[in-house]
Amino acid sequence: MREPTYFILLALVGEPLHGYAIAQKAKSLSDGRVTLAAGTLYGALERLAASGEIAVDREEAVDGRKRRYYRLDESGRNALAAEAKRMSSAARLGQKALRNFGTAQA
Amino acid sequence: MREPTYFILLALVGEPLHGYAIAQKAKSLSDGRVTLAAGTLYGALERLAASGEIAVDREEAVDGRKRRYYRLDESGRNALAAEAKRMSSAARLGQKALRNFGTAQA
DNA sequence: TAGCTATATATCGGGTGCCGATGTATCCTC
DNA sequence: GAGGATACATCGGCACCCGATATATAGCTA
Repeated sequence: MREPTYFILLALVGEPLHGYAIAQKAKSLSDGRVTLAAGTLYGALERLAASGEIAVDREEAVDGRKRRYYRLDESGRNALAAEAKRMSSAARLGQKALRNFGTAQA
Repeated sequence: MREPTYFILLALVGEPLHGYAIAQKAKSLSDGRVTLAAGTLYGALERLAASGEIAVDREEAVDGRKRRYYRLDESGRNALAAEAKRMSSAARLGQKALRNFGTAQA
């Protein structure tokens, strides 16, 4: 799983959100580091919905702008958990290796 | 950075290795989870060498089979460290979110 | 000796997912 | 009325991965 996809799932933990709000939440969660480009966002939402990680929760129209809310499904929650575990483990390996073979300077 | 690339850099921390040995080390480091396909491996080695993350250390011929050893360069070491940090942080966010909004039962 | 596995590298075609650009539409502010 | 924020959709191109295929040596075994 790539980072944009991960942050989409992450943003949906706890509450259903519409696409644009997902992008904003991803940005705030990541301290501004992760910007979901429009093509990435809507493409990923469609893909994730088709494969059952997320589902359309409801649609609204606010001030003439339609909003499509997505919710995290069980499958998506599991995928997020698995990915978090995978990254955590990989990160530990990297940090340990870099520690053990650090640039030795006294 | 994708997982295969990450594990290639990781495998090279501490000692130069040739392509095939990198694939074996990636597999053992990841407890068998990460298998570097040939196309991935040699493609990535070429790419990483071209962009300065790794460099050809030396070439040997053992039993008629040639081996090309790669070493991790400073840039690759930094990239690995940055990636480990990124993954660690993303993993923490995911685990925290899943904890806070866990499937409430009891 | 023929076949399989392991070692070792190279290349090609296809697929996935990301991204920037572009388009549509509404609303608010200056 | 121009620009920016909100909101979604689509398209082309790119990066990277992956399986398949190829080449070559060596060891084991049936």
